Amino acid sequence: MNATVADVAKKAGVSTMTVSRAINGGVGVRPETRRRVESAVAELDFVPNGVARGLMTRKTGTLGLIVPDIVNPFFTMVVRGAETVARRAGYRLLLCNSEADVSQEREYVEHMISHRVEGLLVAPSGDRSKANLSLLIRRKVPFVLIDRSVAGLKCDLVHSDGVTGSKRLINHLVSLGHRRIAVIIEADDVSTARERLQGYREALKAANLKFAPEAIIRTTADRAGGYEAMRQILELKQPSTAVFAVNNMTALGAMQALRERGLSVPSDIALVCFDDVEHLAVLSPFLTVVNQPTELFGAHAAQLLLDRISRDDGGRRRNIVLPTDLIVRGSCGAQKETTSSRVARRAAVAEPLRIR
Amino acid sequence: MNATVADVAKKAGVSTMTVSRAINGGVGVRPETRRRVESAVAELDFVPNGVARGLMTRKTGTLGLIVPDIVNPFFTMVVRGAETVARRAGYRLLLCNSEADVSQEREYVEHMISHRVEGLLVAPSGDRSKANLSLLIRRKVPFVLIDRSVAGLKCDLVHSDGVTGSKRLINHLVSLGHRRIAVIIEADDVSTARERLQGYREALKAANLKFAPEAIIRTTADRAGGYEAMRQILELKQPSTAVFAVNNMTALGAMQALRERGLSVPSDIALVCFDDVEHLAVLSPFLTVVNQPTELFGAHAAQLLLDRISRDDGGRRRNIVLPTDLIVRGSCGAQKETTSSRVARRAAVAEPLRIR
DNA sequence: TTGTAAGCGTTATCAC
DNA sequence: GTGATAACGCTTACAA
Repeated sequence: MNATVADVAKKAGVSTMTVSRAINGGVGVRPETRRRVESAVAELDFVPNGVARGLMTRKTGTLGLIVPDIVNPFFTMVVRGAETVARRAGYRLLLCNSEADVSQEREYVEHMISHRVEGLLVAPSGDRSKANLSLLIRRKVPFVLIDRSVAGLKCDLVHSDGVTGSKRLINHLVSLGHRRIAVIIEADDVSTARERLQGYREALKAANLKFAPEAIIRTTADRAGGYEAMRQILELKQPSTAVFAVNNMTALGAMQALRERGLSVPSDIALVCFDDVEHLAVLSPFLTVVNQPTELFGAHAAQLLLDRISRDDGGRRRNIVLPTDLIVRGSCGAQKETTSSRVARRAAVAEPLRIR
Repeated sequence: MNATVADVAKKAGVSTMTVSRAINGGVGVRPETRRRVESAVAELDFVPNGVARGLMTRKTGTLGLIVPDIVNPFFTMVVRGAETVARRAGYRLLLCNSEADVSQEREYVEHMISHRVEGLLVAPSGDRSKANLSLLIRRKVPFVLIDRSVAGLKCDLVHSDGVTGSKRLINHLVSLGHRRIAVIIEADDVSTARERLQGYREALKAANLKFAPEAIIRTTADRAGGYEAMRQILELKQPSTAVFAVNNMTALGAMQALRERGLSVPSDIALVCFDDVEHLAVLSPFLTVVNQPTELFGAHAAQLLLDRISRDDGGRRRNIVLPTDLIVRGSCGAQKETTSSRVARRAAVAEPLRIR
């Protein structure tokens, strides 16, 4: 049904090798021969079989990308950044949603090894992903970690400085007079959680504030987690005046819990988090956040991976730290809603549209 | 470096065929032989080469997915729905962002044909995608369209009824007293745009309202497009009291333009659109929208495709129409912001959290 | 510049 | 139940 090089060769009256040469740049093929091959290709509607080609060349033109949750806008942007860079380099992306589940991640890794992706971009579920990544090392499949490092594993990594970002957020809250700040955070298994918690601790210490273990709520880093965590925070004996949510999704869940109780932000409680959600910021610039250049996480990681694939010597391990950025908005009461400041905020908010 | 069936065969003292049988379910292999093979596999850390396998079996375990913009939450959810269904069936997804560009879409289609994906899910850029899809038909690659049909092309399709959805939105505006309703819509090349515009026209007619051609603003269906369109609407000689945006992204852009002018919704102008943005609705349930079960678009489409792949007879063409749902919120002034109604809205908004 | 032969790593086929 | 052989569709290596 699908034509093969042999069919093309027969029709053009040449050997399969000549066909192969002609369709791969055509160096060392007489122009006339080449034209003959080309018209045979057109006549037969021939498309080279990439699978067969991949078997010989060991080049599949495919990169793997594993993220814990593609619906989290942070990772959605990572995907876009990676896809763009990959496409420009002639690569395609095999997308996998691990749902932060190590065994699901494992399945994907095995499939990718088996199908000979040329390299892998991984936002790992956590430190327990180490076994999965070791598999890649053993099989010599190059990979780059995104957003999260994995304890005891040295490899290329694109991330940001969670300790500093965290401190910025806490210092901001402290400067506004907050003294009891609760944290919604995921398990210590995740490097970003560790860093952000560390930043929180250090910032408290620097401000001479007491560290209250019961104000640290451990949960999953999704909306449901944030929702549950906020409900627990509201039950705390010593009520908090502010909450630091580990990421955008938990912050949304927290907001939802607050609204159900008829509480509002920031008058009843302040709220800050990591990661801005662009769509959300456009409609209602409200949450004070530490923003990360999300798309660059994917773009840089893809570039690192492509580098490693092309200069396939081991190369030095590379570590890219992307900058974070404190964006102060209304969610911690930094701006009182007087008429004058409301006008000021409206003006501040009206940033010029960035056209891509 | 990587062990092959031959290596395993040698180590186990059997033929490659026996190895092949043993690792593929092991029917017709004596249990003892099988165990011997298995231990050889383990010792050599053997992983079958999926590329070679794919060459023989013509099964690559991969589906293609092309969307115009993965960052648009509508398509993000489509991706998740498709990924989930595909994974459960043992398939992986090759993700492509066409950026609504037919030639980019073309490249992807060719790559997928070449790499022998077993089928393709496509949210086409528009009617001009027809040539790309014809390519798939000629090569007998099964595919399913998502969200948009393509003029003159009969094939499996998962979509919703844009005419009806549109009418719901317009009727709602009309019922609130709006008489001049502008539309922000993309080119007629896109089937959803045609349907939504038709619904708009029919609804106006049914309400005995005059149809004003200058109130139809054509643009791209992204945030930048919505932004530009809203600026044009604000310049209209006969000002509109309401705006119908073709989708979530254009609505956000429109909001942005309004805010820059210091205008607010709904007191200065009403705004409605297609597609709810879940994250956004949680934080500020504000926009009145027609919602579509986004994740199901992907899930059903993937299922349709899998069906077509397994019963690889042609099968009847299938057309799934998913329901739309009018969600009335504050963006068209249905609810006046009196204290009592604000309380009512807050209560209405506090839906129970849907835990996935 | 072009062709021949072998091989990539697996499975289909058919024989034993 | 097991194995020899050919085949999948292409490219590498070498020869002409």
